[in-house]
Amino acid sequence: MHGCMLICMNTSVLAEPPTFAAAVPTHDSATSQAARGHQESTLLAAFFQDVLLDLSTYLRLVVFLPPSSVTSATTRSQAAQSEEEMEEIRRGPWTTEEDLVLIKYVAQHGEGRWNALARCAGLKRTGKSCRLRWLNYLRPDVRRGNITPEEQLLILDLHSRWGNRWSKIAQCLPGRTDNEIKNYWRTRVQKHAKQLHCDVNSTTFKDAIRYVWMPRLLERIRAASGGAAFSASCTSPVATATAAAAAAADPPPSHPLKQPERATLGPETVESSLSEDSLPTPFSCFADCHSTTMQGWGGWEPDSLSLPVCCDEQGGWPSGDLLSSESLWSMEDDWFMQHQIQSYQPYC
DNA sequence: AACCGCTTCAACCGCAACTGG
DNA sequence: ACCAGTTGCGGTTGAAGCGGT
Repeated sequence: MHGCMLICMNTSVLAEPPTFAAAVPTHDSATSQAARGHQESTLLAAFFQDVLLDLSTYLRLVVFLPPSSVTSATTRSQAAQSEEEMEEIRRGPWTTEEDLVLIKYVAQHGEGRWNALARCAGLKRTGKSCRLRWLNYLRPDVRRGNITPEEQLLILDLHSRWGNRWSKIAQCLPGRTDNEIKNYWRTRVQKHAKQLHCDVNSTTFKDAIRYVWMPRLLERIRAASGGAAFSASCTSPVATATAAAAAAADPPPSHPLKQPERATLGPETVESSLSEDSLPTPFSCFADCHSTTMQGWGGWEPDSLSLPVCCDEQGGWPSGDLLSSESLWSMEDDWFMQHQIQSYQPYC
């Protein structure tokens, strides 16, 4: 959305160049504004509507000098030029002006050849930096905002299959970047592991995700969309396609619970009874989510542990506040996981 | 108001894979 | 086959924001 707005705005600017009659803030003020961090779309709007571009900037951004003229410094020796470039390379937050230059250039010339792009567009950035800025922030289809429960579920599921293959996981979440997913994992998921005094890669924590977190996400999704609506969403083209693509593109590795580390757990543990077939993906769960219970989720065996907090007395789903929390994690969950951790102490 | 600690996330870094000459 | 340049990926960092004191 944000990215779209950027492009739309840029396009409108192309169609209707801003007037320069009004007195305008200096470049410094525009730059400092941008340096505040995340340039919201409103800031960019302000950039064009209220803020101003002096004529030379306008020419560069809107009329856009062809690359050949931008790189007219061919008279300089290559060595001197590269030396100069080394000195001029900018780092740190991107300014609105830089963003616009990049957007404009990509709109005209397409993505790729980032080093050349950086040079030709007159950006004092490395090609790497340009690529990153474009892919993670400026790309029209980049999606911003909170990670939805559906996306969380998918991330948790795909991470259990592929590990830290952020780029690969991101391909299954349209509009989300690998960086965003990686940050989500580190800030949210790892935080919970820390709270539980458990390594994020430990099987115990993975179980927590599988048996507590993911079912709760499923329930939250169901609660949010209602039964019928949820069933419909379960079979949405995106969900189906991404799940199918994920499965087809690269079959999941041998199930984590069946990996060597898991084999050491012994037959008395909960997951020892699990088979690969009994571990559905969230999407396969969607289909029969109405009848899903903890017992149905991945072959849960309540006898192995005390009643999971995510079940009510009838073995059903919890309701109300417990599921409404942003983190889907509660003190009860902590208690539950601590209980599990005690059981698994040697393995955590 | 000032400070502090924590969280978030954009951006950077290093390395590996890829590509073209 | 080799090499240099480029691209992509995952890990890490640090600035900004925010809430608590």
